[in-house]
This record gives sequence, C-alpha cells and structure tokens, in this order.
Amino acid sequence: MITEAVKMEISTYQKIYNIVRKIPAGRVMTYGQIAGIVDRCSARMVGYAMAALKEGTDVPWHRVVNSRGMVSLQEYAGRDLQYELLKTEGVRFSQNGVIDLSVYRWENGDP
DNA sequence: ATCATGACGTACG
DNA sequence: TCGTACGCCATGA
Repeated sequence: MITEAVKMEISTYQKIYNIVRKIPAGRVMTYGQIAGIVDRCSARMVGYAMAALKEGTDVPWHRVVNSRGMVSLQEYAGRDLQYELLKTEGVRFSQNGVIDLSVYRWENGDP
C-alpha cells in the first residue's frame, strides 16, 4: 500500500529538484532560499545537487542563482548557457550582469 | 576512518 | 566595496 512514509523517504536531492521544477519560466530562486525550504539542507547542498545534474534532466537548473542575483562562481560549464536561457525566458540583467531579485525572485516552491 | 573540495551564505574587518 | 574566515555536509580519494 502507498503510505506517507514513502513520500518521507524522498531524498534531499529529490526534494531540491522538486522545488526547482516548480520555478516558472522567467523567475528565479536563490540557493539559500531553497535551502530554507528543504529541511536540514544547506545552500551548499543545493549547489551540489545542481552540479550532480545530467544533461537530460527536466530540472530547470538555470533558474537557480546565488544570493547576489548573479550566476554562480566565476566560470563553469554552462555559465553562458544559463544567461542565454534566462534571457530567453524574459529575465532582464543589469549592465553588471545582475538579476533584480526584487522583481524576479520566486517566493514559493512547495505550496 | 580522515582529508580535501565544492554551481553557497553570513559575519567581520 | 572587497577579501577572508567559518559553517554547512555530501562525495570521492
């Protein structure tokens, strides 16, 4: 029988992915924000979960940015792609390459 | 088991 | 504003 215990056994990674999947196009969430929603999860775990994603994933990883509203770190494979995808979805960047979080931040991942 | 690393965040000087 | 230090804890050597 399907029990609630089954749902409780979803891994932290799956919880993170589940939240990210709910971010609509043209919106973003921060690592710390997701970490705050998922119990016993730190921002690093969110970043690590993103790094563990594969190509064929259905998780919109590009909608996750750091607390400054920028694409994370200096360079990593897919950084430019992240900019492209966000621009395609209508997210506007300032001249500094920063996203205005007060406009584009998505406040809820698991209503 | 320990050590180093990491798509991060906050605190502090 | 910027750099450094530390917390966080999964993952791999």
